[in-house]
Amino acid sequence: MLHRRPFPKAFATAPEKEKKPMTVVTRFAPSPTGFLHIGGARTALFNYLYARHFGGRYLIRIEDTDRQRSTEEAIAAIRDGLAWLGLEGDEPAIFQSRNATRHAEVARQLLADGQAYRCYMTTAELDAEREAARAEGRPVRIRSPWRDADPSEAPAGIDPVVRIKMPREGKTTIADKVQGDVTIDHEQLDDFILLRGDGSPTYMLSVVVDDHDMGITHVIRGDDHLTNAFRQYHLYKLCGWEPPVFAHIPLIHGPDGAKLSKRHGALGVDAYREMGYLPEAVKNYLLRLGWAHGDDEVISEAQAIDWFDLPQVGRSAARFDFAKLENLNGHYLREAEDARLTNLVVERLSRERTLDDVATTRLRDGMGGLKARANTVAQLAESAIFYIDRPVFPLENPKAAKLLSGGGAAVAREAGSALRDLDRWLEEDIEARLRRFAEEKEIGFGKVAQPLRAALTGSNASPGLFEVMAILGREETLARLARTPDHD
RNA sequence: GACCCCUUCGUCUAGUGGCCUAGGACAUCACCCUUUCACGGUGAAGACACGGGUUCGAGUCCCGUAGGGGUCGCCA
Repeated sequence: MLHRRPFPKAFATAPEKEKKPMTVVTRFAPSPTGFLHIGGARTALFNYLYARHFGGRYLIRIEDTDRQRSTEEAIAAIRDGLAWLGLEGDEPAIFQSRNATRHAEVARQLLADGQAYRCYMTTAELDAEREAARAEGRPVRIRSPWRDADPSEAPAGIDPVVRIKMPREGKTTIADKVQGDVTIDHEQLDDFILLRGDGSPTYMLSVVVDDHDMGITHVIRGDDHLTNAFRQYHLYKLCGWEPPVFAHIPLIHGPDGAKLSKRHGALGVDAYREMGYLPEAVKNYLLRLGWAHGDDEVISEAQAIDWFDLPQVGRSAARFDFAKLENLNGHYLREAEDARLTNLVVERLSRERTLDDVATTRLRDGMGGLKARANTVAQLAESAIFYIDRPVFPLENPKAAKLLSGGGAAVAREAGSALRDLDRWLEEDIEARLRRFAEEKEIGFGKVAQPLRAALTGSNASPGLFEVMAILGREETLARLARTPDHD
């Protein structure tokens, strides 16, 4: 049996004995009608963090009661997304559709108890009712005549839906952990449908029954569900159950301030992965969207678990900002292990070419210099290509091409010759020889370095020259320099 | 339209009546570092939506206005 307590934090430090401490149980409940989008990922994150913070459990429930729109591909996409982010549930995911029988049972019990009724209204009647309400400026709520009608008057030939009897007088206040106290007049509540004409349970019924059966103590979800909370609250009450603590977090908006929806550029987490973002960066970014811990920006998962709580969650929607995500990603990229990054880069570059051992070794050796200059794995892979493929002349990069014009290519070739008799192919020796070369030619070192960079990497920007040469090796370096053609 | 929610620099936010001449981060600009590009460092510019109250004192509390968002399905 689970007991609710008003201040979860109180038992986090409370002695474990006497009274069973309430164990926090949260859930992330996506509907498999599409990919796991970024807003869903944040909801999952918050549920995960909250459960971890209080040493509770975090569960996943797939809301697949809409058999029409739910697909296997979507389920797989959501699983993949959660796995990538490290936000899988503590127990195997529960499929809501499998509990349909149980949901219907609850509805029938409500019917038996007189808390629900069969409604025979036709769609035409429903439409007329709604239209009239809207025209009169009163709340658009269905007032079914069947609520108080004698069941014996039921027309034949119509499969009735089962509606709940919501209170009509008074008001209800929900103490939302994020939104604060929210009060709504019962006039605004309608007798929503529990069971469809075909006897199948609706979402509103299923969530409540499942949340209850799963022992969910805290429902943390997008604030688009705020008004649903009131309907669900009363359903709990009518069932004789204790409602959970609700926390409705603001939605994420796109850069233009509009709701981030599937048709307005909302991307699945797989898209972020493909763009080259690291899961830890995405999580850190999402965490800071609507939540803060003083001036902290870079927050490890351990710190997040330690610090996260609902009262600090802001109440206004935040816009998604790729620039900040990218900056944060750059930070995590620089912190990431070279071996991990090498695997990520190899995976990407392998799509277009075959990499041999020499190539992967160069990538791993050069990763330190490479990752200091990239913000995404995509940029990292792009910038690493020169370690594998020789530049194609004439260079397409105009800035690099310019470095090889006006005698630049000749300088590169000469420098290559000067390097030929080096005893040891080490960074320091290469540097010493090259600096001497510049002195002998009586030109600034930059005049030597830049053409060399262009000849070797095909670009005007790259990791340190000596590092590049050392990793490329004597043979490859000299070969690249010797074949550098003049540009103009 | 009805109801509910929201409103601090361009963006994410700190701020819970005096510590705020409003702080940090990203982005922008300048300079420094430097073989390039990044990183890093220094600095600049940049916000309490508006109007009334309450108070000795308001970004912080109350009311209104404006703007934004959400919900109003036999979808979830």
